Amino acid sequence: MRVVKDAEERKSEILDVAEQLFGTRGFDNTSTNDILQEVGIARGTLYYHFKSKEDILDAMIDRMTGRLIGKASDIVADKTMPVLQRLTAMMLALNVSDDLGCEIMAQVHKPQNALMHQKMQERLLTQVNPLVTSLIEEGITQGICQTDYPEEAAEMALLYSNTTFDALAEYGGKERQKKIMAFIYNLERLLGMERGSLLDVILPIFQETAQ
Amino acid sequence: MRVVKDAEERKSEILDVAEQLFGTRGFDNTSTNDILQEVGIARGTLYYHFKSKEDILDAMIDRMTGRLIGKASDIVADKTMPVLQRLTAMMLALNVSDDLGCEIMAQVHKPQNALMHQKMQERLLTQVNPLVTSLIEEGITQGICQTDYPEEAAEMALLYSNTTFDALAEYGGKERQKKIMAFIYNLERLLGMERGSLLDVILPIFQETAQ
DNA sequence: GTGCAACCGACAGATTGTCGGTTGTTATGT
DNA sequence: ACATAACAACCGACAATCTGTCGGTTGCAC
Repeated sequence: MRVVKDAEERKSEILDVAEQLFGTRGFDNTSTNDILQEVGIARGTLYYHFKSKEDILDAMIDRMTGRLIGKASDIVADKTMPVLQRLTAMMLALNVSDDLGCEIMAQVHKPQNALMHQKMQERLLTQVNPLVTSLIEEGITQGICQTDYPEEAAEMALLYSNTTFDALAEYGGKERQKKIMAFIYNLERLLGMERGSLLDVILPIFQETAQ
Repeated sequence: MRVVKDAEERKSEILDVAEQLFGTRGFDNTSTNDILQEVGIARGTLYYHFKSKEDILDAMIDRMTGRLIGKASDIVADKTMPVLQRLTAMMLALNVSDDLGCEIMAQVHKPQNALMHQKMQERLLTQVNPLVTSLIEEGITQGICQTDYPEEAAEMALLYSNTTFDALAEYGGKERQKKIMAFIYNLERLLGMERGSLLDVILPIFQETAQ
């Protein structure tokens, strides 16, 4: 018995499965057969909706980054929070897996998923950069930060936070603590902040989150 | 007529071809057939020397990073150069393709070569980091820089330089000039240097190199 | 002339993307 | 209300390619 569905719904189903499989096994270690079997459709159907396996990956990444960007935008827009708190919350939202179907984030940073990781990183960097930049500029007008190049500082901050969060997963105890302190220290310098101003904001968040 | 060669020599031949093909077409778009045809050996021979396609990639990256690390070490050890000059020269050596068979570096940063890029980046970061750290510490004793976390600052500097050099290839004119200035500015801040101290060192080098 | 490292190429197994054809749904005309 | 035309969604066999294996061969060194 053949089941017909709206194209968008099917696509979404396929992306759900792709997200799950790519996330756990990696892109290269997931065959298109795995996907279409899991979805319960035939080969032709898969290629009716997507023109190639990589096309699936791209669509999946689009959807995922879309979610993340949305979350980040919400945080930035929430003017009830102080600037630095928003900045921190945003970096966490981008890097730590939580509620929404973003449990992949943890897997994405595996060596096996280089392609996925890079594509996502690139997307995120370009799309989130304006948000971070605006936050920094807001901080400057408030006299909290100071820099001649907000945009580039934002880029560097994002880059560094990504790598650090990646690495943090591997550390524990003392070493971890040091990495966090260094992260804060460097960020403060980069954004031209008073020594210690980020510390009070970040540390409590770190303690409660991320094990 | 069958040609027998010393294992190391054959391996080297294979890596030469792999370097060329992976570099230009990317890892995924190069088949093992492409390689063995170009080298002029049979399928079995390829798999006699390497246990998988990825094994070839790893070996190739080893060889390549080895070369780069060697170059970087030489620069760091050259005490006749001032610290900042050595630092700059090193970052250039790692990112700009020149003489030696490193013309790949330009290709490595393509989206198609994500795996290669990541593997290389990871290797380079971990191996070069101690060198940069020692340079920074040298700078600190000389009173040129100042930071509480030399190692992490080194990591951040490397990361940032990599990304910036990547991106720089795409820019030109005004935008490029701004990126360079921001790069210098951020690096100075990160390493706790006097404003402008890197400028005099980097700018001349940039003008002559890298178009 | 023996032993072994280097080499060969046919082959199995798996994977991606294509294509002609099928089915269900929806719109249209009577 | 009913036939039917048109089209979107779906199917599965198939071609083409690719990776890794394996039994067997060849040339060199001792």
